[in-house]
Amino acid sequence: MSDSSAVLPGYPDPLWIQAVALVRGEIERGVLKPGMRLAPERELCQQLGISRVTLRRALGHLVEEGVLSASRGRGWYVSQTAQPKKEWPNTLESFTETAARMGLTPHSRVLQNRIDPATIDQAERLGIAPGTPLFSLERVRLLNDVPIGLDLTRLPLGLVPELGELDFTERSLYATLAEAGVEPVRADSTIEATKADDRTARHLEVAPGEPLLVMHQLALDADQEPLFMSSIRYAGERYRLRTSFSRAPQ
Amino acid sequence: MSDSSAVLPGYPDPLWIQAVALVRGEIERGVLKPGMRLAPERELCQQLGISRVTLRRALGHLVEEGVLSASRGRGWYVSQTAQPKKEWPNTLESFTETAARMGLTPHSRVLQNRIDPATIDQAERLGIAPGTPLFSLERVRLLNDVPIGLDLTRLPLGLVPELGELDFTERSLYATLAEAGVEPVRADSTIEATKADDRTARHLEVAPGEPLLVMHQLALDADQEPLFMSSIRYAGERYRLRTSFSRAPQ
DNA sequence: AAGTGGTCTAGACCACCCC
DNA sequence: GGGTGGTCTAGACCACTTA
Repeated sequence: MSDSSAVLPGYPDPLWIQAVALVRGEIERGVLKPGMRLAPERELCQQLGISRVTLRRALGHLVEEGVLSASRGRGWYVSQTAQPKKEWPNTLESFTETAARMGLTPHSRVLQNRIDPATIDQAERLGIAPGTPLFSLERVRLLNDVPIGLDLTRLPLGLVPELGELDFTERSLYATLAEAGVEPVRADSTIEATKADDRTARHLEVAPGEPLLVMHQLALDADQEPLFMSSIRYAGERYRLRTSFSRAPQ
Repeated sequence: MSDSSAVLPGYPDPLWIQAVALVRGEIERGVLKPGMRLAPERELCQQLGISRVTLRRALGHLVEEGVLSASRGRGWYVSQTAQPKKEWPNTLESFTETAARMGLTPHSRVLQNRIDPATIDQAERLGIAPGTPLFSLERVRLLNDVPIGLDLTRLPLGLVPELGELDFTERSLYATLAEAGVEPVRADSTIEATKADDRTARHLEVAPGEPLLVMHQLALDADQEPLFMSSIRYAGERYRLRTSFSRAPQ
């Protein structure tokens, strides 16, 4: 289960990740049921042959996933909601991945595929110089041949020079970027509702004035550097976003 | 800056939180500028008089906030985007808190304030028995007297029995719950766009058929137990949601 | 080869919960 | 008072980067 880094070249899985997988496995196999108390930390350490610091890193990770919770002076408990949950909200998924998860077939109609110099606004958002060649890809995204959203993504051509020559009707942009080593880890997003203008309505096959869910995203890499920006206009009645807000400490 | 837990009764701030505040302070004061390298960990430990484990917990926290990033064998660097960012997306904020952050004055028109037995659907979502007394509060939320959203929140009356007798025109529901020890830490949310029905349109003072941003939330406590559910319908042109999606490992 | 982050350990003290 | 989680320390080894 979950060999998160085993694929990558360099490193073996850290001990604490193995501990995470082990506990998660026991929950999924039903050895640990919702509401049950875990063995005390010091005991688990012995069983797993790891130190308490390492164990606690694993437990902390499982808290973030919503699988465990701790109670001072009492012990660790399996969450009630932990059982059926295999899906995890608030993850950055590509349209292709979302489709796959729902068992639907994605494809695209490419409306634009061009290279322009970046405007001042675009350059500022992406942290590049104005005039830098910018690749723009506009697609109608469909699931099982039903238009779901209109996606306009822009990124510096320098990141993946061969982008301009590819056909994105079937290809996943995320997968293409990943192959070139461009790996977003976060996307800061704003979401609003608006009315469909004529052009968008035509491409999404809805009436003008119908509600749209508009999401603007800026994707960042592990160093918080901007990678690309995109805006997606979803047909209101055909798409539902899921996310999870967490309470900041205090 | 940021005395996160000093308000609460029990504990003093952990050391690593103080270290977080200290580093963040240096960045905000401009002592550390975007792109700059921090002193090596072992050196910082000496300066701050804390152990490396503790320091690293603080640095890890700042990575999550997008303020720092680490580079193996090279050092810690201040993110380029760290400078102007004081706001942090993806936090669960009450309407009152959001208003305060934006410097606006919130208030409410209470449309309903009642107690009913929970339906089967409601009971299932909240993890309680059907028929349990359920407190329902429906409010038009206004900022500077402009209607922004229509909020319908329901929670088991047992959590805070005196809820039925309070006036929520000026009062914050979140603050009231917090006083009673009800502290949500997460809210799983779905977001969609739809058209305003007649009743909603009237209360939000928009035309029927105008776009709405509809958010359904289930708030959970630290043990992942459901606390309350709410649905908020925002006037499309008057509200913009912010969130941040993160890429799941692998 | 030296510097740096990434991981891990063993042991300690505290505050809380429950008997 | 005994059990439990929450925090902290000092020291160690490894892998990567830079020169």
